[in-house]
Amino acid sequence: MNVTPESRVKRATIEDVAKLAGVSRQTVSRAVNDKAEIDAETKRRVLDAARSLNYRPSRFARGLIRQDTTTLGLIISDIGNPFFPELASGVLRAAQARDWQVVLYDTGEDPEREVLALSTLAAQADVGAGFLTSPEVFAHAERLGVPFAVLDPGWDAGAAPGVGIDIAGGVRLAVRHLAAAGHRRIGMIDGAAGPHDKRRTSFLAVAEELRLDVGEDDVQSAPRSVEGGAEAIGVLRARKPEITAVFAYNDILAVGAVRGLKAAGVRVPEDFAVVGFDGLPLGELVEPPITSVYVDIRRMGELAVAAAAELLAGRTPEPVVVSPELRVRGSA
Amino acid sequence: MNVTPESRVKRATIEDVAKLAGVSRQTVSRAVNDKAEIDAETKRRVLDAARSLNYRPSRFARGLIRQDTTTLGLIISDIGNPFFPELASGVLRAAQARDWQVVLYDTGEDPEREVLALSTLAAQADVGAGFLTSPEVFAHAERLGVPFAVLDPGWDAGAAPGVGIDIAGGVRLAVRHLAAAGHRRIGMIDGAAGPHDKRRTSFLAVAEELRLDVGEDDVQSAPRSVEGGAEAIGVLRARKPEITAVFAYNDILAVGAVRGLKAAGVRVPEDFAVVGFDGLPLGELVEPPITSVYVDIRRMGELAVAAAAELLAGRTPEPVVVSPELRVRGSA
DNA sequence: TTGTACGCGTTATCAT
DNA sequence: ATGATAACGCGTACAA
Repeated sequence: MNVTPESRVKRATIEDVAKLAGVSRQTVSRAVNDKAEIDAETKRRVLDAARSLNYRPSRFARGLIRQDTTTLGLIISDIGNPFFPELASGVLRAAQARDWQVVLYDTGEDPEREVLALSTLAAQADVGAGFLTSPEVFAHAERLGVPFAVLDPGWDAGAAPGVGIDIAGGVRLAVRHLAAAGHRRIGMIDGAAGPHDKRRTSFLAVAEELRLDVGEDDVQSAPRSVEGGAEAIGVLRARKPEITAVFAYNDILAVGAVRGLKAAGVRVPEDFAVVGFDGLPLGELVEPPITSVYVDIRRMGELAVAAAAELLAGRTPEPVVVSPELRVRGSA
Repeated sequence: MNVTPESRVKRATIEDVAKLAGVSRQTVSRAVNDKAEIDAETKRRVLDAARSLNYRPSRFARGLIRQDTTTLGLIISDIGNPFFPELASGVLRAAQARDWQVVLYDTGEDPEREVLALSTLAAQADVGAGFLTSPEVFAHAERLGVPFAVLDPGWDAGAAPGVGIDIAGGVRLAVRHLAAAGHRRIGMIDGAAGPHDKRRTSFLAVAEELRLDVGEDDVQSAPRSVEGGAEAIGVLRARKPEITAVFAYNDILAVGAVRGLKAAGVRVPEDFAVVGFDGLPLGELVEPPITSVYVDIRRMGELAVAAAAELLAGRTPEPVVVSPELRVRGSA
């Protein structure tokens, strides 16, 4: 007499409805799909039967026949980070325009979960898009045979199809802006998973290029949260009190930095300048608003869907690179 | 080398692989599914064939056989509103725990798009959950026969299964807090779609109960955005300069109100108090931080999935109501 | 207008 | 270890 808690109620099939209505499956099909060649009275009877049995056509059986539903699997790192809803927004819009379904996977930036998500995605979706933490994970996607559009490779994506960001260019804008304001000792709050992140390497490269007084240990890693940013700025200043500006991996960290500075009684931007990356709307709400390297994230989402569509058609998508621009607001 | 012909639109089937590897379909199935009873050499050959044909099993055919994949359709109003990522986070977590897929529909709070989303959802998912703007839209879900867990009915959900919020209780907390601080002339910024929203009606009811100097026209509707809030507070104060506090439909609007007030040179909370609803993390970042009626949104998401699971099992989920609590921060 | 028969791509069962 | 055959639930020529 034991029934498993998770036991799914077995759904009625088209056959059941046919039997109850005293017609053939074909007639049921006609009724539920609103086909023309059917008697009004019969249709009503069939629909009643369907309703009383709580009948819904199986999406699997139906999908088998008409290959017209496309599903995109979207992999993001953390939906709690405002960056990703913004991206999802673009993806959703583009997907809706194409009448695609979007299934969402949140990996928490954990490589293992990414691989897992990729595997389920391969089984449940026609094509994938999103953020992966490393080339190795992307290799897994290739191994599975899922067409996948890589987004924002902080690592070097090489020939991987997808949408890139001109991170080096963006970082250059940020550091140049700080240097132009007279800052020579600049720190960085790094939020990258690995040490080979482009934001980090670009930062160091540009600093060297501009002959700034910046070294490896002026880069402080932090978890990507407001608290992480606040803490990191403290560490940075304790280690090197002479720094007068900081470049943050993203706007969340920048907000945290500003918050940490204010808590320490440091005025922004008068005493200390902060530049973020991403240009999230969020950055405008805080005081002072965050000067940031703006990236059109929604557009990235749309481009990702376009790339996925190409992949699906068996073509190789044109490489696309989104160019950031500097949005000077209050913090630097 | 290994060039995939562009002409091939259709995906390779198990049959194709079988033919190429010179085995039966069954053997291919064994190989790709990692079954035991297969020769290592054969397996390798089959896998090679599969790879070269870019073979991936059809999720439809597979789903037809093993009824073990559950898909939840999540309907949200606007992923650009930080409330919804928060909710999605809870849903995603609970779904992942059950090994469910989550497909996302953003309706932009447009009833027509809600109905549309519901229809697609009915065809693509096993069960739905989310926000619907009206009882009529929910009725459509019932008509379609999709089990659906209704979230946060700002309208009276009656017997509809899902997760409720004790909105009246939350509003009471907010207004009481303002009244206790001596405010008697309180406005409201309404972000509801319709006029019968619980936040609005509760606000008026509590105000009357506390014999405050509040009338129907102290409620100003606004689009749910920061700008909307800023504008609304202006309208409200222009119409009735004596008001000293405002209750906002949600935190976004509250942030907007604060911003509008500051722009007008009004100090918060010294000259004017603002209370929001939702208790988003965002509210802590602005200056002053938003005092708000906190709702455990992620938990709501998890409860929604639980309710959906009940529905799927053919049971009627226990009615659940989430109780908000007041989080006093800086703005009131 | 209605019913019959077959195919969609996969896996399970049973036989070899 | 491998293969033949039968489902799974639905749509659609084709026949009645």
